[in-house]
Amino acid sequence: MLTRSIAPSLNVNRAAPGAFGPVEPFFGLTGHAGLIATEFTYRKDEEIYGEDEPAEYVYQVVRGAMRTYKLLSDGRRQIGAFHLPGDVFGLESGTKHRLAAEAIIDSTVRLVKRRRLEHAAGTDVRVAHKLWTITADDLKRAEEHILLLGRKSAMERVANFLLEMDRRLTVAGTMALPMCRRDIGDYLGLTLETVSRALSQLNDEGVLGFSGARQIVLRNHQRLRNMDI
Amino acid sequence: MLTRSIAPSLNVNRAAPGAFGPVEPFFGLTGHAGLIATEFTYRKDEEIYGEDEPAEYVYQVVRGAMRTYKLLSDGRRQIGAFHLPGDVFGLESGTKHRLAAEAIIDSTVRLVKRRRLEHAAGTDVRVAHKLWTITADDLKRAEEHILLLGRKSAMERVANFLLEMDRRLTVAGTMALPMCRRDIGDYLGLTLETVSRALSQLNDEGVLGFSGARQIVLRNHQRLRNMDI
DNA sequence: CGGGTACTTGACTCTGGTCAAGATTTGTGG
DNA sequence: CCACAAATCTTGACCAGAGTCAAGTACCCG
Repeated sequence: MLTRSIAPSLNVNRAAPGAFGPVEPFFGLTGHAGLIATEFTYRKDEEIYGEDEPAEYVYQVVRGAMRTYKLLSDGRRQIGAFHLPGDVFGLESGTKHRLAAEAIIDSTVRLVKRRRLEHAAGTDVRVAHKLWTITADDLKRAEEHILLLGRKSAMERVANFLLEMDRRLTVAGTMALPMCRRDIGDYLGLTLETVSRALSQLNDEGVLGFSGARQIVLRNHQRLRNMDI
Repeated sequence: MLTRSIAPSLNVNRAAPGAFGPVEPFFGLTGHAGLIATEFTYRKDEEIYGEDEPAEYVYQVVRGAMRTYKLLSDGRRQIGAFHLPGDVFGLESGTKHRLAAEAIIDSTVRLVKRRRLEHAAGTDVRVAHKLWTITADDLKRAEEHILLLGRKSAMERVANFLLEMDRRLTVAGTMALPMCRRDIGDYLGLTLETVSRALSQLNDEGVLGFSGARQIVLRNHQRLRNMDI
């Protein structure tokens, strides 16, 4: 049922529930705020929006995976977050997106107009409170990531990443990473080679096992937690 | 008029306006939400609150400077932000402080009970909107800091820091840094020696001048902006 | 099954960290 | 106001962890 056109395509039907089951539309905001959510499908590596573009919509991942990132003028990239089914992204209190967003793999998102959400927040304090907590949760994550980038070693960063991804996308004991080594490096402030070496070392030590480069089984969570600090 | 007791001391009088002029109390929130703000004075290096402590109050710097930080178990420290007069800090949507806070120098803060602010937000959408924008501004800063920590060189980080501090605390062409080299390093994800070497190099190149290690005059903003990327 | 992308691994480099003095600044008590 | 102590800052020499460059290998996907 996945649309494969280059341009983002409108999905009239509800997206099929993925590994995560059906995704509650915007935490029920669309329900009690009377907002209409539309679905779109994006292909692998397709841009959802660019850095500093007007923030017209707020998005929620239904199926697939997104990366948000900033670029320096010479091409260095820092990924701010990976967004998986259920996650809201692109919510801004200002008028512009501060990071760009791209689909990591073919993905479906649900979206609502930012102006409508803001309007709902202006008349319903429950909506206003929800917007605040979504942003506050993002800030909490960002502060933890600042600690990781400022003070943790390469191995500590990779261990942290594996535990985060294990929590968010392990199904039946195995983790299917949607992103490549370069994405992981750009998220952790490392090169793709350093990420690869760290994963190989963990494999050699029996902490994890591979069944394909992006199919990982964690065999010793405690060892990883000790490495993460 | 600065109280010098070890314990935080209640200031009955309005704090004298500093270099920044009088600080608008919580952006007018205290006015239209009917909240009462109290003032306290803290001595250099005194803790305002610890990491994971219950978030009972929200703070605003009136005079002085604060650092908020996270610690790893082995003592590595990451400073999340420096807070200067006018800045709000300690605002949480949850019940705990996610970073600890300390006074960098003798400082005065204004504070309101978090519960009262939350209650005001539950009845007044303007208050709710203000809390959201304060948190969203913090998130924007955090995302820029993530880019700095993940992808910028030592010199780029120091140049960025100098431009930020120049904007926030230069008076009459000179910048009086309240924080030591270790604080700067722990903010920028560097060691104090690396910070010192970068500043010395900028001094040698004529980009800045010292009149005391913490009294800095920027002589070439454009060169710094070019270094910052 | 074949081609292209992604991943791994090795050899070497280099930026920033570590350790150790020494210099400067700041704070304090006489 | 000065002298001294303590803290902070600078600088040097050396080191190590992560980056760079370059093959070679594995894994998809058509």
